Amino acid sequence: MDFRLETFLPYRLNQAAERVSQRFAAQYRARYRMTRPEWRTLAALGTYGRMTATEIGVNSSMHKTKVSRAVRALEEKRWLKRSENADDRRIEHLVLTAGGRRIYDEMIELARAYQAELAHLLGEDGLARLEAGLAAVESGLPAATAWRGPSD
Amino acid sequence: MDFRLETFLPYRLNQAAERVSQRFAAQYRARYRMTRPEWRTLAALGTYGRMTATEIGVNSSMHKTKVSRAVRALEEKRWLKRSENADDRRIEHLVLTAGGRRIYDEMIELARAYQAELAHLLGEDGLARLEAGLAAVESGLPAATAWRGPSD
DNA sequence: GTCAGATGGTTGCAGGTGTAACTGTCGATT
DNA sequence: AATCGACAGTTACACCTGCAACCATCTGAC
Repeated sequence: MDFRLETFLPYRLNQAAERVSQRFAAQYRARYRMTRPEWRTLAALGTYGRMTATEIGVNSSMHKTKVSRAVRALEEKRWLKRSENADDRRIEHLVLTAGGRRIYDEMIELARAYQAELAHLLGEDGLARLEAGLAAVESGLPAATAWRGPSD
Repeated sequence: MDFRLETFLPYRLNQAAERVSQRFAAQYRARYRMTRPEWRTLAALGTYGRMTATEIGVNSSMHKTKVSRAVRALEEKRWLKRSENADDRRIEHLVLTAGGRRIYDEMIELARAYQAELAHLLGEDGLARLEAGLAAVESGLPAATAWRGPSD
């Protein structure tokens, strides 16, 4: 029964994800007191401009409660502003404030530097293989939506 | 400033890990009411026999509080037994009970089947590339130990 | 032997998280 | 216009988690 956790794909992937994320996450946590959902929300808004909470969730694969709390946190930091939509009052448009965009720009700089460092650490072909493997996962496995139809 | 989260390695890896883990985690959660740390602890003990909590933590990359709580949970399920060590009374040796081993065997079966299914979904070369990429991460990046010396 | 520091393991606390239930709004059908 | 179901977003609750502090024990230096 030679099963070893260290060769089990879910375990290995989680480990790798943790290793690759850790130092970067430590940065936005320490420098800006941001959580991961907040960073993702900031990144989405910085990249695409005005979005609704639902759009952010789809774009960044986050559950709507995560988005909701991240939006609140960013709002309290004054990095984001809500504005209501007259046509459909269920929706809130979200935009970065000037201050938010400043943080976003700084974060992008950090992200780029980190990505470059990763590329260096992994080596050119290590990186290429990893990206090819990730592409296979992205196209071969269903998105982890935890989705359920309205009446289930 | 064409930064996109979808191309950022930490994000992609986390997404992939979630996709790959999700269905399997759903199984041990639903069938055995186990958390991930419990499954890892069970797997470690099933594979290596008698271990201490610290050894489990090292082997499965878990913080000691996670291990501690997982051990307690498995003990309450009567799947694991502690026994003290006369030479060093700080240490507890942990072993699966007969019942625990039965669950372990079932889980291994599930794990094998799942791994096979993943291999099929990813395709032969998708899998090969992914594993090569993971190997690069494992050898190129420091383990995410969150370690700190005694006085820091 | 004694004491300081290290080590194995547990626990209190302060957060982050998912689930389900909720509010308010919209759209379609009647 | 009244109603029913869908949808955007929020919240209460229970649970998991990390960190720091803790207790007990061991080890080595003296």
